[in-house]
Amino acid sequence: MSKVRPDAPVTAEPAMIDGIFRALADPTRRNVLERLSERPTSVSELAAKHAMALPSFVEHLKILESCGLVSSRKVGRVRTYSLAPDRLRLAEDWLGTQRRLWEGRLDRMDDYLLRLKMEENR
Amino acid sequence: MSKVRPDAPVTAEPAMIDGIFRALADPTRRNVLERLSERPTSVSELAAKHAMALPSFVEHLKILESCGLVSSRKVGRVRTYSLAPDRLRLAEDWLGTQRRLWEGRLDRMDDYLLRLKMEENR
DNA sequence: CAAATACTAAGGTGTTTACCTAAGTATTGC
DNA sequence: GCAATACTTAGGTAAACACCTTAGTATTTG
Repeated sequence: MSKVRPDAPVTAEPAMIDGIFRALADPTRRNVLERLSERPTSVSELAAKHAMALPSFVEHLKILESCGLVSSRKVGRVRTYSLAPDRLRLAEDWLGTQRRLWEGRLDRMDDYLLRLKMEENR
Repeated sequence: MSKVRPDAPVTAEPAMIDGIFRALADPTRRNVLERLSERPTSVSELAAKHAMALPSFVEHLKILESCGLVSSRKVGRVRTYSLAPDRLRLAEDWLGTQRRLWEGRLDRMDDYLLRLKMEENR
């Protein structure tokens, strides 16, 4: 069980989250992540499904690697990318925290409306 | 209920998700979302905490609204923004799906390693 | 060893982003 | 009514992005 999870007050984090969300904002890059969740894959195999010049595509891979969402190793002339799940969790944590916050807010609003109603009925 | 083909993105409405992740990629905008999860707030009150010219800040609000993460209403001269939780869920869903996929992948790898070990011990 | 393969580097282009200032337009308070 | 308030509009800039082409460099493979 390898888990990078310091007890973070996840709400507001550094520029790291910027980079992760930015990386996720592109469909090419999301597709790469989806495919890497199946298995590690070489640059050319990943690139084959994208109608784009290779250097352009490789740039996307570099972006994913630079924010830590994937890692790569070169063996011979082949570079293979794999998913690096820890970082995705950062983004998920932020969203989860947010959801909890707005759910809390909705609950408070419910309470408020309930109290209003009770006063009306009094 | 058609299942998507293995090499196709699992995600629906990619353009919408692009916009949402892009919106989340900026710390100013994330901070606005965090504050709106407390309560609806006017433009000037939101802007007060950001060292930025008002028109610049308002641009961030427009971005959040254009991708549906928040909504606004103007009453008199005051425009009030509030959180619109549905869309955040889209981003969360994508990440959740991804997590399930890579967890599946890790499980398969565990199985594989387990089988290897059992063969060794035979 | 030559040719094919798998990237990698370098540099160029048009668009989008994230800010700015200056000058509006409605509303509201006195 | 006049001034303060709360945005809005218009426009301008520098840097980042997402592509491209052309030309490399290592590594296999026949």
